[in-house]
Amino acid sequence: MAKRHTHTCPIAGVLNIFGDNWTWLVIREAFYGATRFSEIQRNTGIAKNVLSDRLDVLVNEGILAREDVGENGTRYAYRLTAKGESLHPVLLALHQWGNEHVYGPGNEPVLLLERATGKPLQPLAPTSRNGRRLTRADILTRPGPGASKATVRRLAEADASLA
Amino acid sequence: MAKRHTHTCPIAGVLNIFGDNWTWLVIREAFYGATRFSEIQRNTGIAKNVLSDRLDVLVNEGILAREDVGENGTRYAYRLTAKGESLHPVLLALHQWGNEHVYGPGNEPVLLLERATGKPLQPLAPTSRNGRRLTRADILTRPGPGASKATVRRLAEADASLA
DNA sequence: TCATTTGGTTTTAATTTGCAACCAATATAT
DNA sequence: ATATATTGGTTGCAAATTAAAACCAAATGA
Repeated sequence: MAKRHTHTCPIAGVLNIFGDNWTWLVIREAFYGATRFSEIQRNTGIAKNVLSDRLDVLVNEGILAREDVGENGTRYAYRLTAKGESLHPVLLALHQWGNEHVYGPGNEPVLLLERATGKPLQPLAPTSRNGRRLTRADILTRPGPGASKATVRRLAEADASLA
Repeated sequence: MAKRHTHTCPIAGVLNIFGDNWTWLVIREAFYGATRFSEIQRNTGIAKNVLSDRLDVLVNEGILAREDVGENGTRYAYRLTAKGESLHPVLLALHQWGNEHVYGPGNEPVLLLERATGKPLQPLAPTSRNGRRLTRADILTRPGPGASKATVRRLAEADASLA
């Protein structure tokens, strides 16, 4: 992994776990039901030493659980925890953006469909409590309880610059 | 950037652009209204040679537009294009996950609020056309028009493994 | 005219990636 | 019981990338 981000920011925090070229592919494999080291390795093309390291990180972060499927052995299944499952909307958002903007409509490699209707999943978007789609202008970013001084200042600058 | 992903997959396609430690922070800065090289550099902590390279990639991908703010000079503003703006839901999803799972409730560095009500933005989640929240089980992944043979096979395996 | 700012480039050391060979322990086949 | 295959790595090393610091040309401001 590259330099670790230390400033208090949710995006930076995510990058401390996912800010490399492979980890989202490992997560994709987990959502596709892959559990074994060589299964994940084969389906992603990742180098074995890198995969070993990334799995360690994901287990340490509580995103995957390592389960011994032998008996005191060297056979493990890596399964999503509840924390790992909570990545689903993020993965869907990445997936939808990739379909639309990397491949383009009509060229999507993998479609996301509603099981009940067979129709394409609607794009994930911020919505209000009464169900209305929200735009960027409808959303504020504000310092939260965990904000550092630097974060408070950055958000104030952002507010001034976008107003 | 590390090894380029060549298999046809929306997540892999996204990682070919964003699969490093800094690019999402550059995008965050763009959404916060930062436009100048040193502004982005200061607010992220990124090395200048790396930032120069990442900005090149984002401009080449049509996500940021480089605008000469002098006259035939060396002063540029980097602004989000429509394609860049379309990253907003992805950034929000990352942001919400980071708030919830990296920092935890009560410790969020940056709150996302609905401007109209001042209340926290609802978590982004897949929803049906009639507004119902969808679970993982409600969503199918199917080969799309741009699917490779390998992708078709992988999705069939995933189907079998998750059924 | 001089100083400062901007957006880099270059150099170099440190770190990470990726490949291939190798390994220990377990499971399977004979 | 023994040999073979599988699993999940580790190791060594070369290549690639990152990161820091110094440096640079051109534009802008004093």
